[in-house]
Amino acid sequence: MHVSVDGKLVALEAGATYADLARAAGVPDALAARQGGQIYELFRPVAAEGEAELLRFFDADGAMVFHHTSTHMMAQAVRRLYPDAKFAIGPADAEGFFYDMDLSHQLGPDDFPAIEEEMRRIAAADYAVSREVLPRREAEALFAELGESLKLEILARLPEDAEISIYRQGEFVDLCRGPHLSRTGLVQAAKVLSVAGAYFAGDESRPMLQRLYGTSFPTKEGLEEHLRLLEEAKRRDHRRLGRELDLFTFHDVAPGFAFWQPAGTAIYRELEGFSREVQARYGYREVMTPWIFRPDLWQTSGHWGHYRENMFVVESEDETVALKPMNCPGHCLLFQETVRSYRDLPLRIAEYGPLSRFERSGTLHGLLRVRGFHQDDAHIFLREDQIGSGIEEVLEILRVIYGTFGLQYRVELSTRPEEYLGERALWDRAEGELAAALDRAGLPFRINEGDGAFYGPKIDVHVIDALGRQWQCATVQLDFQFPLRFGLEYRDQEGKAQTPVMVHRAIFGSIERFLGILLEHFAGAFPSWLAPQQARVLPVADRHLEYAQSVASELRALSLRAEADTRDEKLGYKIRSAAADKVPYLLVVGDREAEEGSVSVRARGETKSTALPRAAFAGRLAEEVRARRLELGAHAE
RNA sequence: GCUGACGUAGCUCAGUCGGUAGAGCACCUGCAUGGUAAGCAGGAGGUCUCGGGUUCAAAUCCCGACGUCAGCUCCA
Repeated sequence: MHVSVDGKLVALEAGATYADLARAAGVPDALAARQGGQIYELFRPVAAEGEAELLRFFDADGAMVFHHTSTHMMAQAVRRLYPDAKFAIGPADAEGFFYDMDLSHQLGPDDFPAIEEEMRRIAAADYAVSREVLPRREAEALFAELGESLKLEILARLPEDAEISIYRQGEFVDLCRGPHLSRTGLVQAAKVLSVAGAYFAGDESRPMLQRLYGTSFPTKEGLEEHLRLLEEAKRRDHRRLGRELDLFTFHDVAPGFAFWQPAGTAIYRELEGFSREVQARYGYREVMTPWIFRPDLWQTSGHWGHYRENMFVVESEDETVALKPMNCPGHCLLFQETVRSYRDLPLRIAEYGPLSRFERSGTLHGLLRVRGFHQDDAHIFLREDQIGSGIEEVLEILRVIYGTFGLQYRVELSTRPEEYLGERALWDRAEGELAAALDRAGLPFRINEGDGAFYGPKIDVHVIDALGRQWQCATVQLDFQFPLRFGLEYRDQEGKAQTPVMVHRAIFGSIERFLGILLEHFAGAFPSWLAPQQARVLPVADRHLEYAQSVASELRALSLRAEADTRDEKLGYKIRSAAADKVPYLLVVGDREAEEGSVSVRARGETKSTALPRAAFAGRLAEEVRARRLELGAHAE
């Protein structure tokens, strides 16, 4: 038989395995093979003639197979050390793996070295991995005998006609769909990373299992490189950078609410100002509405029935009131305050006010998940014939704003959830309108079934940061429900009452969260327009203090954020300190500069400096900030 | 909320067997007046998260609360 690999035709004898294929094709580091969309172990016979693909560790699917066997090895190690361990599921992806297990011993970091050591033994033994397909009865008998009660449950949940396969390596046997490596000896470097709780099948009502996380590589060097990347992510953690750069802090007495230091507030206000500027260009008008309302409003909006567990409810003068988690109901009231004409539409109303949402204590996470935050929120009231253009306009704003940060993004369309308001037909139409607008904007999207808001479907946007991680930020929601519930209307050409359609949208999403994401994306080294301090003047000796102050105040007169470092320290110390603060431009001033009225500019990340007349530098920096340039260039010749 | 770990100076952390607390950085003072990533010396700074308990004695052991972290569940 003939199989082609990478366009190369390979002749094989009947009954040959994928290992034979790998040998014949000259791919010694193949881990598994893919053919007809399915992944096979190397020890399995070639399924068909035609094209096949040999998977190696640097293919995402190859790494997944590698990690899958690794997680079995981890389970095998745990079983040897703790014979009472029962296993649930042990999935893998390209990054690593975990295994959910139940055992009487509470695992902790102190136990990891022993588990890793045992995994090394399993690798050294180089067990062959084998696969068997069993009738359901026999599989049940096998796992019953092994006391694997969780495996029995999983078995019982498998569909009637499922093929039931088990894998063995040495004394270890596992119910598993595969695919796997052919030998345990390939896993030369493995690390147990952490342990955390996880519910069996995600069911909160069940006792919690222990989930053991790990990762593995074919070589020690690969593992070390990966551990370095984890360190890098830790170094960029916005909570750490927020503290180091004095941007914001949290306090025990206000969990989920940030204290914004002056430096953090400066960035926050820049983001807000940027949003205002762009939105004003598109005809948005900003409003301010109350942040505490009586329940009547929440009843009308439906929040009382669908969102109450996420709201802060307060007693006040014998009545119950609630803090707003969203602006939409307030904006509906505001719309209603005036008689509206079709000429007023689309009416774009923006608000940056405070929102409060009750989040369960275990879910809080720095700025990325808080209880008190602000959105760059807006509601657009439209005629039905304006839906398409309205959504497209929002997608354009999205492009403008994300483009300014150099952020890539990915789009999802979230459809009707199980708990929803209104009629199905309206939902279907709304979903269709959103999909059509995305198509027209040329944005490919994924459907996220059942993840819409209770009042309408939404477009969710995930930004991709410098480390390739994805974060949900923008949301665009089309809503036919609120206008009906609030009885909103406008007069058409004939003077007849019509119901408008509403679009809920936020581009940053939560400004707090967006700032946290930017902080990690830029690793704290913000472009100059966002930097809390845009330039710092460093006097060489104290006879230059006065000149340094005058340079700084000239910059401040141009609305630039600049300070002089007047501390009684040497220049090297101040340079180092400014580098730690990630200030974009350092302006060194000594005898020479004071005499010529110049500054010696050193840009962040560079060691060379450039002498410039102070007015020239000020003008260039002001222009760079005005244009919101991503790269530092105000010092260039 | 659930499971587990953790909570010591502003920050990062040490503190052995239970015997009343320590380092580096930061801060303040003095000397040094300096030219591109840490000058030298000194000083101040603590209700060891909080509340109970055990003990002659608790940062240390036990219980509870709160917070943080890793996840789960939920979400901007």
